[in-house]
Amino acid sequence: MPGKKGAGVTQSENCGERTGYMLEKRYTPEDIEKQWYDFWIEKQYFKAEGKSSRPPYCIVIPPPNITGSLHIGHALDITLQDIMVRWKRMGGFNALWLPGTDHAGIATQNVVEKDLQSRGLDRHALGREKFIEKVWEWKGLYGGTIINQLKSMGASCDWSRERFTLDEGLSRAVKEVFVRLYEEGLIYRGDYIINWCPRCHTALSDLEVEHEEKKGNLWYMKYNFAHEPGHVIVATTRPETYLGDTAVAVNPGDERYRDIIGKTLKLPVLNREIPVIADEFVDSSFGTGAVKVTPAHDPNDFEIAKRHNLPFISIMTGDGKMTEAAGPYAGLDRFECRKIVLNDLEDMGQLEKTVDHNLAIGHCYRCKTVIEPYLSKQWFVKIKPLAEEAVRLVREGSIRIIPEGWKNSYFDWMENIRDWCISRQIWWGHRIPVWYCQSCDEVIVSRETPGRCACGGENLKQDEDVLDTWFSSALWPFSTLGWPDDTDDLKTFYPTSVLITGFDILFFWVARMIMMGMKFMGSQPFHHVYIHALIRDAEGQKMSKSKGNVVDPLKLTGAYGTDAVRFTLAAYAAQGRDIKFDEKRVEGYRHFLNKIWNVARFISMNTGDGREVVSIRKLKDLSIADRWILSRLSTVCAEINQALEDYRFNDAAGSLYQFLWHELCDWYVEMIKPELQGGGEPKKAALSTLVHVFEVALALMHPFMPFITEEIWQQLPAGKDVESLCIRKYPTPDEGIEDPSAVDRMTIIMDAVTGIRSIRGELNISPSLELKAVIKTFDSAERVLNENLSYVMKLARTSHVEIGRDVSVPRNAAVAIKQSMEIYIPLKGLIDVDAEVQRLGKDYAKTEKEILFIRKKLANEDFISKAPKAVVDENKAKYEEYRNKLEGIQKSIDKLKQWGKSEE
RNA sequence: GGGCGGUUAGCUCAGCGGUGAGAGCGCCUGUCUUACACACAGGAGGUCAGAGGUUCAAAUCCUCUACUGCCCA
Repeated sequence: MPGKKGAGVTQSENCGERTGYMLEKRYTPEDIEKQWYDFWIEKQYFKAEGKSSRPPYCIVIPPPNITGSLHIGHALDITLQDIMVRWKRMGGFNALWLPGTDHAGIATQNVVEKDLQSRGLDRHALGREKFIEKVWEWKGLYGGTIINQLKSMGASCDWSRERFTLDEGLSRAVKEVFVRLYEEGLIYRGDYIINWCPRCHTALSDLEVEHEEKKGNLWYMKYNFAHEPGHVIVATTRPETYLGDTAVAVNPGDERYRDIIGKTLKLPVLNREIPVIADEFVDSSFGTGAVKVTPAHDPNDFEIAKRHNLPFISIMTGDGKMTEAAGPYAGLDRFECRKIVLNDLEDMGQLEKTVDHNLAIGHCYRCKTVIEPYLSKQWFVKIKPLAEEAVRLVREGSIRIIPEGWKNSYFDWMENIRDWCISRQIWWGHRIPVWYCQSCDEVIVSRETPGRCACGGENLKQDEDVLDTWFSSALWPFSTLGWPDDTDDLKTFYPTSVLITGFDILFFWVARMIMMGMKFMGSQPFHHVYIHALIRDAEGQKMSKSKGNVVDPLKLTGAYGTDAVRFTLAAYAAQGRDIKFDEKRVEGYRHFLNKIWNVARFISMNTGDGREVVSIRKLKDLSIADRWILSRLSTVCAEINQALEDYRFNDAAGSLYQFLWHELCDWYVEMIKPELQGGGEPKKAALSTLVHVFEVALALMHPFMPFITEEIWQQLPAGKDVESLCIRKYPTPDEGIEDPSAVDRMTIIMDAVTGIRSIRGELNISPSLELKAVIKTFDSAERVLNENLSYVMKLARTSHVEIGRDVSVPRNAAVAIKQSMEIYIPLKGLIDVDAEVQRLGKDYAKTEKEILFIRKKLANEDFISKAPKAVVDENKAKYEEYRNKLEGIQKSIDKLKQWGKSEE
């Protein structure tokens, strides 16, 4: 692209004689973005080196689901990662942002199944192999969607290293991990109560169940004694499960029930006899203090049953229908069954009462179906030993979580962690590398497909289940870098630098990566974890498709440009708070882009062929304006670097905005216009400084807004020693020049200008009317203002300014009092004395309030003796300052009143 | 029930012990001052949720209250 002009450039129609090009009046992002992205890719700027002398910097992307499409949360995630990576890349690091996608087992299988359904097919008719082929086909067609969307956001990923959780290398890693954990006894198989989704037809881990508080009922059911009169009342939220009851339990310390322990009850309808048992677990305060025990359908009951050797009766199938064990209810849907059971119990007089009761109901996080606690044979990871290490890393600070508040959640979860159910009864995923010998019941766990069993049997059957998708995601930081091979990438980039993600997957993913990284790499997977906020809509509601309040980032980037969206997200990304997203804010930053664009236009209009632009180091005579802006530049460079170092994206964005718009454009450019319109050395100095500062500012902004900055930068006449802003050195304070004295003097100039402007504005005097001003100065202000009179005259639109310690104060003048000066604007005939007195009165009251406040403080002996001396001195100085100011205001008011009288 | 956070200008949010409380948007006034009206200049608007406490000093730290959000059970 260098050599040819960007799309935002056209030959000027108005300046026929000029040979140069003019930027168009408005910035039009859509033409530019793709071209520059392609250019960057073509030049391979985003490609990291496996071996390098430069220090490494690495971020692995939180792999989006292949079924996904870009939502605003991704956009935020991507933007923040890209800012960090571009910043570090420009900072001289061997920067790798490793991209990829996640096979999202359940979600993807659901999508493809739906697709099949719409064509009258289902996966069982196709068979496992054919179905998986179909999914791969689907992945080929749609799996790249989100990747292309990431690219459109400007993501500077190293696409040559793109990975997929089901690709060959990662599958090898998964098998390796499974086998090693199994061999160490950290993976086991067994019959337990797990969370079962009857719709997805699979087990889920505890994390994959979302609890939702709902109004429900507590039903009190009567169980009659089998061999004597009387009954026991139990309370339950799930009456249909009584069909699977094998006991009623009471707390052994519960006086009310001491006598019935060991007696036999008879279940209604089924007439099965069950014992009353005593177990410490029973909470006497819940319901009646006697609870029904359904070992195959409740995790707590399961534990009780094991302690008491109770039978396990499954009354439900994997589809959520009642089994034969449910007697007359067999075949009914679980919810239908509840209704009928309640009806029957009611009819039989076995239902004592029904009361309101709130309860948290578990739902499948993929399809929102009500979860069923279900007894089945599953694979588990014994996670406690892994968790201990992972807790230590964070506790000792080896891994820093930012913002720190999340550490508590992390510890809380890790310290109460329960074994992880990793088997899923679906087809799309990493098939569990376990084979069962059909001849001898031998279980073979192997990295490779085994040929035969030790017994000689060749009839081996692989486990039907696949692994939880998060099992493979947990290996992401090292599996993507080539593990289990000992690759250069792994040596160079592991541990990675930072992980940037939302808190919603802190447990799902971050915690598990830390455990697995520690276990298999022997060291932590990343140094920092930056947790960003969740984006909500303008009303603070969670965005969801069903609510229809989702913000489509692609619509936003289409309407405002990618850079505007990126900058907005960065500006929103304050630590530790949710983001209530308001499109208005994007619009505001779109205006910022336009501002940048227009100052670029202004520069291009003044640079001509660029011959007058020289290195600022070669300039001898810098003006106060030049010195000031260079000093500010130096400070801003430091601020931005520090803010990024601390992950304070919003502060960095704020500093950039403030500097470029309000300092560079509003003050500096306006100040140097006379020089630019003139010529010679003054013009050369101003123009060169302007170009220099702007060039550095573009570089500072590039990680935030890569497209517009590159587009403009390419057209700058300054001496560029690289061919893209992407690889320009990131600015440091030495690209500016610290000059505190220039900043001080500028403050005086600005005071004079804003003082005059205030009078003009408040008296509604037209900006085109040139004013006369008399400025009575104190301290060094006289010299500073006299030396810089032209600035004051230009910026405040004054034709004549008189400055001095002893100037005579004019009659009929409007007044503004500043710290080192009193400004008088003679306005014969224009002054409304009363209004002016009132105007000054406001300032008087404000100043007086300040004085009172400080006086009270200075009168406090404790303050004088206990506060640091610097603070006390500062307050004393301020006190004097304000007193002088107040005195000035008072004098002005007196004078005004006098004039008012003399005119009468 | 346990834990974490939020409550600052009309709106969205910064600031989180060092002392005149900031920004953007919106609002009001004036201007097309040849980069930009997606602009420029000026201005109004806040007992920093409430109460108590610690401190020389509190929007900022502590306690309680109210409302509100999230996570876990």
